[in-house]
Amino acid sequence: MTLIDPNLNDRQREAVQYLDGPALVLAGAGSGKTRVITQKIAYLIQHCHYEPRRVLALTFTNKAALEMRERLAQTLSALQMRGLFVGTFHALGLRFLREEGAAAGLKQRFSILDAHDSHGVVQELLETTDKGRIFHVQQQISLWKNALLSPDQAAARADSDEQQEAAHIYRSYEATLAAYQAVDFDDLVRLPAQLMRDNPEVAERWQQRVHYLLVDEYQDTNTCQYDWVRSLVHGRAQFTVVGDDDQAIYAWRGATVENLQKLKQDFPELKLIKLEQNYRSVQRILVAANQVIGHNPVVFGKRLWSELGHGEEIHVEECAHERAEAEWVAFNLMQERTMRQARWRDFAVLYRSNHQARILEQFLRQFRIPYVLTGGQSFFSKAEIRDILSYLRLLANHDDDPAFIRAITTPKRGIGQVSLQQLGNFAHQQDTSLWQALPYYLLRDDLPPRQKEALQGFYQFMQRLLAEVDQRGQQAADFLDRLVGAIEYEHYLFDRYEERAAQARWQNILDLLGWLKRKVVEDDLSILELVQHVSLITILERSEQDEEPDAVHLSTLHAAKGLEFPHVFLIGVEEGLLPHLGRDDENLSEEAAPAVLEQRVQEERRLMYVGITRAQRSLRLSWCQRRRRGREEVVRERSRFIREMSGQPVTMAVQEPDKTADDYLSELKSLFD
DNA sequence: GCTGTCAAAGTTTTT
DNA sequence: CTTTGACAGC
Repeated sequence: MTLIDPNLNDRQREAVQYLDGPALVLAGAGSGKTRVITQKIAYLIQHCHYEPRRVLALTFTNKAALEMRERLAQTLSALQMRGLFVGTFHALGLRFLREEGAAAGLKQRFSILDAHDSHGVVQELLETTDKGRIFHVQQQISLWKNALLSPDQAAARADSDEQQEAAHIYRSYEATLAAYQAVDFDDLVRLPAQLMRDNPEVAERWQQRVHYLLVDEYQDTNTCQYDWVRSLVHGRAQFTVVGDDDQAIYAWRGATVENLQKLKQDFPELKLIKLEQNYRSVQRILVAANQVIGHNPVVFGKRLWSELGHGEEIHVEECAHERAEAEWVAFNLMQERTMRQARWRDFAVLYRSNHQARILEQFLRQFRIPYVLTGGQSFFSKAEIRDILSYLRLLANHDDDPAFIRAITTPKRGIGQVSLQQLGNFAHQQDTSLWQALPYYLLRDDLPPRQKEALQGFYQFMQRLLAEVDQRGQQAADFLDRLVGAIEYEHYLFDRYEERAAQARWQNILDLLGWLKRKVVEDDLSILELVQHVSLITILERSEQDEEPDAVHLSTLHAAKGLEFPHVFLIGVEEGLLPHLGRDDENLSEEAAPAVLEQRVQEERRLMYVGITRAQRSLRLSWCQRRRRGREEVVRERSRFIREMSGQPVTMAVQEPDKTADDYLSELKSLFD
């Protein structure tokens, strides 16, 4: 039996070994949080002989779950990990609903609608194409769900006409999803929480099952997630949550830091353990981080310190515009890598929003710097992936109308808006789904021959697929190839897009097929058994056993949480971008405005804090005097966060104007002469 | 009635 | 750059 890692410090060891009751570990950035969780899991299983299947560890991202599993695999044997759950709230929710879904009126093979699909549903219900409005209502519904509010409760609280309308849409939205036999992402957590709350039998079953619960990034839980956690640990109260209030960056998703205080109220015996020693960054970076976060109101009061020495000064570069900024990053990456004799992977470029990656990519390519993008558009929201998945979803769940519509119209097979509209009306009259209605619709004798033929063709095609879809293992893999071949998807892509774009999309399809096929063969599953999982898993898992390539990391600040890099570039540190301020046209209501604004700035400040604390040894910030925003170019100011962190030496540099990529390159060449 | 072409517009962050 | 909307052609 392995002993506790002797490298743990006293606080960490205490956090690992404390089992007398519930524990809250306040873990500052870089204080060995993941280590504590994984060590504690190992401790529970190896030392305290917990059955692995009785231990659950919840994370927010697949990436975090994956990393945790990898680390555990270094300590635990395959047998010791068997049955252990390490995954996201949503993945556990899916597992839960597959077992208990009937109690919520869900059949076994319900569909999971992604953000795209729910957008479509809301659009239909709102009968508008106003994207802003759709987006807003969608977000409102999501917030209500995450706060565990029913449509009725939402309507009761709605304090404006717009909110009233949103609450109304919420009700129809729920009815629509029920008709589709579908849940959205929020439901994956909300329904389990509600089922456990309303159904003592179900609650009992899961409480018996969970003997120890661990929650990572606890500060990012929303009301619904907390409610579920509380139900799961009810009675036993054996759990450890790990979090850092200074890194709470998901308020916009309904997360509430108050869950930290609530925990203390609900579990008065809660043990609080603070981890303040940082093992990641040099002192100067920590000072900067502490300075910035010091401008937020103190909740728990942590002070990070490290023994890693002072480190070099933090550099702030003032750039003319975003092209210049990207050039500066690219040039510096080349220079720094050479001078420090570092690898590409030692560098990360972090930014507030995804679109900033575009221009960076251009310049990195130009300088021939290898890079990997994390975050950004998820693999599973790419059009081509959704196309193929829509067939699988429809095969698994015939009531999944969004999947039906996508499948029948992609690739084009002579069925367009009008045919669909007519079929839709018919299905609506019959109060059934499109797929179920289709054979009866085909019996009508007033159909235009072409339409009838096209619909019939699709129906028969799907029927043939249906006959084979139960196959597992290698046969399931072959089935996938046949499906993609039969709809001539490759041809469709190359027909529709330019060579390069089509190539990239086809590659995505090949990746998807590769992943699916490996999964069905390895675990001897049928496609049907896999579909639900697919939309929850990021393609990260694909590279599970692939070597991490030596490449610069490009990431949004949100996606960078939990990661660390020797050298970090944090770009676009400007007022309006970081902190990002909501658009002016937003209906900031009267007296609430200043308070709301302050809340937002505080969250942005935490985001800045997260960014700074990713850096181990060096940190470089940049901001632009001007930046393109849609059509026009706007003048920008240096972020207040730069001012806030500069109680210490900071190098401020102003970029030479009108320097071009060529200038940089020749400058670079001269370095080697 | 369906599909392809052209022009315009554009979410901050993610499961 | 990519996706969506309007319009004309088949």
